[in-house]
Amino acid sequence: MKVPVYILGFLKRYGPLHGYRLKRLVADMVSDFTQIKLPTIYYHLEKMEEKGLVTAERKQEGRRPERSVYSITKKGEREFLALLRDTLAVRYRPEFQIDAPLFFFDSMDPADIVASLREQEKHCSDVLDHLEAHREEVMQHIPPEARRIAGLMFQHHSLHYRAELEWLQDSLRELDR
Amino acid sequence: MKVPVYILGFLKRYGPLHGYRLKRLVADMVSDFTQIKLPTIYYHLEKMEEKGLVTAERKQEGRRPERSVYSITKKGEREFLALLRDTLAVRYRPEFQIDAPLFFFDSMDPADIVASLREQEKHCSDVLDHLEAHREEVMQHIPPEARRIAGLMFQHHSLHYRAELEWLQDSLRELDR
DNA sequence: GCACATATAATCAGTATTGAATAATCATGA
DNA sequence: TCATGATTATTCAATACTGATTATATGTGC
Repeated sequence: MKVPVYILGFLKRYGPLHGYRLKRLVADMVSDFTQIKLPTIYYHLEKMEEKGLVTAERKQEGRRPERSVYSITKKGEREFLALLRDTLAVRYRPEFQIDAPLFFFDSMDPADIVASLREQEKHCSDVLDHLEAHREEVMQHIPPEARRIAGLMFQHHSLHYRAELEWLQDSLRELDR
Repeated sequence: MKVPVYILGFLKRYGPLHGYRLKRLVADMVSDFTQIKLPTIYYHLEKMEEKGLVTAERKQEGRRPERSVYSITKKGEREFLALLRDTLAVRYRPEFQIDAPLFFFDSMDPADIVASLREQEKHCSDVLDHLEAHREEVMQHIPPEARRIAGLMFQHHSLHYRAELEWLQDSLRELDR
């Protein structure tokens, strides 16, 4: 799910592009946040062509072998927006990855973004509460000598959820301007 | 890679277990941090049996249909420790997930843990520096009207790396005691 | 006593991802 | 000039993951 969003987003913003070019764009621009392997890109380009989200054109340049250059279609643009919305709306997010929607924020409806961020905000504070409660429950099943250390796992998650919450609040303020 | 660590760890700590029981343990104890689907568990149990990391025994209880109960082998225990080390040592970690090693910290050599956490600490502050520098570079390729918003993506990552750093320092202090 | 939901248990077919292999071109410097 | 390594570009086989399906067992209210 993550991969198609990126491909469609890059094709929309910088397209038309061929597979290898796409991979380099991803590497140059979002490699801090996500990794996408070349075969994965080719795989999805093919799938998306079948679905009519992109069209391929065989191009010859110089003496180089032919290559397929892809463009996003109208249908692809609609799908892109739908995927962005879905990605941003996901609830269970223990990896804290919302990089694609952030990267393509400008393609989204600001009202949708704000609504979604507020939901995430609610969700995060719920998780923080739940984490405290669940922690005790889980600890009972962990051998006593491992408990002190296992506690670090909950600590780890708490700190990240707090960071997420902080970011959501910053972003909502920023979007308000 | 994540899944086998959990399976081996649970078999070591609570085993012998059958597939469904494993899935429930994962759901009860680490569902805040990771999700593992049933078919994935069955898939890996089979793979790991082939590799000799676990042994299966068909068991009949009451009128219930037979089911395979798995135990960890000596080889499996060695593999478990190796996997824990590898997982903790991973450098590129944009998801901030180190839940398995944390959960099974008590199985690891404290010296290894400290060494690895110190490495992570170094890595995190490197990333924070790099993020600042890379940010400007990336921004040049982003359409001006999208920049303010795309900046939130870097902000998001910075905050999480700072949270990670904070946790690493807390943990090193805690392990020192 | 029996309908209906939920829990237990496993499998399968379809989808996604990765490591490895292939092959051509380009840059370089000895 | 020509060998060597890096870059460009794609494909394939193997591996991993998921949604959907199947099937039995157990508990619950009526």
